[in-house]
Amino acid sequence: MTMKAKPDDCCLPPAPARRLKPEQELARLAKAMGHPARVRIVQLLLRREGCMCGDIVDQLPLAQSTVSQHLKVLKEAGIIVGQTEGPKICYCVRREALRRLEELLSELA
Amino acid sequence: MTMKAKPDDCCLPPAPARRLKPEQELARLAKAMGHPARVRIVQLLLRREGCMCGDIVDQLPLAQSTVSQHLKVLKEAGIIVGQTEGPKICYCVRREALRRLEELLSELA
DNA sequence: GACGTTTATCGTAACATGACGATGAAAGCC
DNA sequence: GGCTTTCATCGTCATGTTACGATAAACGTC
Repeated sequence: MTMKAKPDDCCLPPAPARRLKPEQELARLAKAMGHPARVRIVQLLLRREGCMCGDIVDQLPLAQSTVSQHLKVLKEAGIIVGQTEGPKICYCVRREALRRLEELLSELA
Repeated sequence: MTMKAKPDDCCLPPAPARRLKPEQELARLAKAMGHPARVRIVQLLLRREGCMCGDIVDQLPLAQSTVSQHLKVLKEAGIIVGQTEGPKICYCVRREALRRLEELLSELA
């Protein structure tokens, strides 16, 4: 039913995605940023205008379930991580992931 | 095959400049780069390993019609432009579009 | 005009995405 | 225990994406 162990650390592991060829890594990151709502979410999190799902829902014209799905996409791409804080979850951006995307783009040529 | 490889002035026309909000512009560019095949295409074009659709088809495990569709996506996002050269079309990357994407990413924070 | 070359488009099928409301699960508080 | 808050997940529907083969369009050459 419930999760067995829960290491109470937040910003450890990037994502399940590892050891990808550069073009796959780039595509994966770019795809996650390839929706306006997700770009807005990343913006909001970076600007620290709240970090919970509910905060984001308040600032986007989307249902809570939809926002949650977008958060999942960003999480699976390693762009954000979520730290459980009681009943709520504080999301934050892994700036290194964004920098990695920039790096991959600049290395393209 | 022919490999004329003379794309010295194939990057003339600017893209369909659109007035998008930054998050939309970012999402649009990122989405276009959000597929491994399209990343490979951009790589190939940047490295000047041929510039025609046929050249790309030879280097990807995809049908010609599929490659053509990917080229269309990249073109509509303003990432590449195609210059007609007789019966063939020489595609090349608008490096400014990639730089723009980098810029938008770095401005996110 | 007929031919070969190159690319785009059409039609189609399988699958993925984005959106919603409703429900479920986890944590803290009374 | 019961309640509230917060978020994830489920079911569903509409739409978009990706892939293919087949066909059409544009161009230069003969």
